Amino acid sequence: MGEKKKSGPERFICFKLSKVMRRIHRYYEVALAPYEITPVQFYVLNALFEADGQKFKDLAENVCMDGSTLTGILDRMERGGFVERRPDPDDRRSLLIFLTEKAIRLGPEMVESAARLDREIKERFAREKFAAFIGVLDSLFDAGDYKNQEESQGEREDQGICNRSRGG
Amino acid sequence: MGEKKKSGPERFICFKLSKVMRRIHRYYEVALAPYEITPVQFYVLNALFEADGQKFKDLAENVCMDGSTLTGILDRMERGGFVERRPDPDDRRSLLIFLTEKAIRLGPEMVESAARLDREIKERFAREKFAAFIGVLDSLFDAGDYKNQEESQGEREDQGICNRSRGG
DNA sequence: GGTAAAATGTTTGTATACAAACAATTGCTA
DNA sequence: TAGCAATTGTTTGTATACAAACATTTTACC
Repeated sequence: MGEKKKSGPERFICFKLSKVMRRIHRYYEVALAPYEITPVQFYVLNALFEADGQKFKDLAENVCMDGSTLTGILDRMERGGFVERRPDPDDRRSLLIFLTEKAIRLGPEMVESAARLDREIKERFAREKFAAFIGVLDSLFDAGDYKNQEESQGEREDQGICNRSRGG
Repeated sequence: MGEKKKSGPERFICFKLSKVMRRIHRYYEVALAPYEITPVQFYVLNALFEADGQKFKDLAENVCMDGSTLTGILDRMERGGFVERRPDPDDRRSLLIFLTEKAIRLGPEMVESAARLDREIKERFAREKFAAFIGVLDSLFDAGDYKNQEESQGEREDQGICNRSRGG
């Protein structure tokens, strides 16, 4: 144990990250299944709990997701009765995304379920080791984008997370 | 810094994992683009470098991937001229997957590119911190499956990784 | 030795994920 | 103010990812 594989894909960080993510994702799926919501949709819900009625564009930024991906996710969430798209009175290009009564009602339970999973994972490790893990994760999360670094220096105020832009 | 968000999705481990994975994945994409291969296909290649001519089923296990996913990936890799499917002389249900001359020729370069990225990431952190990060990742990677735990105790010899089964 | 059960890889359906092209709207500028 | 550029969200195309259903083949059991 602890021996590195010499030539298989396990030696690459991204491979391991991807597989671990998938496995934990699966846990979330099972825990959230009773609510008929997927983990990704649940993240979107959480972003809306922070600020209901956000603009589509802001929401996409807050969940670090491409707009074209979010479109499909909101379609399914709307079909599931969790959110509602409404026109933005100030800008006819823009949409405002609102939680439904159902989402507001079920939200806290879902959050508790997911938080319980996180606690279970955390408890498997020594406090400091897990803190280091989260520290590296946060640092990589906050790291600069792999492109668009020249022009995004401008007026980013507090995001620092999903610094992606489209203006190519 | 270091302050936890109270209610956004960033507080969930899986969300952070997913976003960090995506970002690193993007780095790999850029680095591997000259070879016209995707990161996932590159992982499959690496598994084949360990053992060329593997059975489809073993390959799927080695890359921790569902068979139905691997089918599509091999389709594209075959189209790209990286691998070849051949019938298994011992079992007409089974397929053997072989690297092409092209894959064998370009492989080492690709590996070097990807390994360089990993080194760059690793160098951003203190040695011990990064080791803790990898340690947690490995531990979660090796952790038991979220289901099929009752029957998979039997004769698993050295895999311990992608312990997924289908026999539900 | 014949039939049911299991194994193998593919197909189909759904859900992410992103880039590029697009239509509609707004902003900028001459 | 007319016209072009930028912004916004959707559509389309491609690539993962997995479950369920499937056809083919092998194994197991009687």
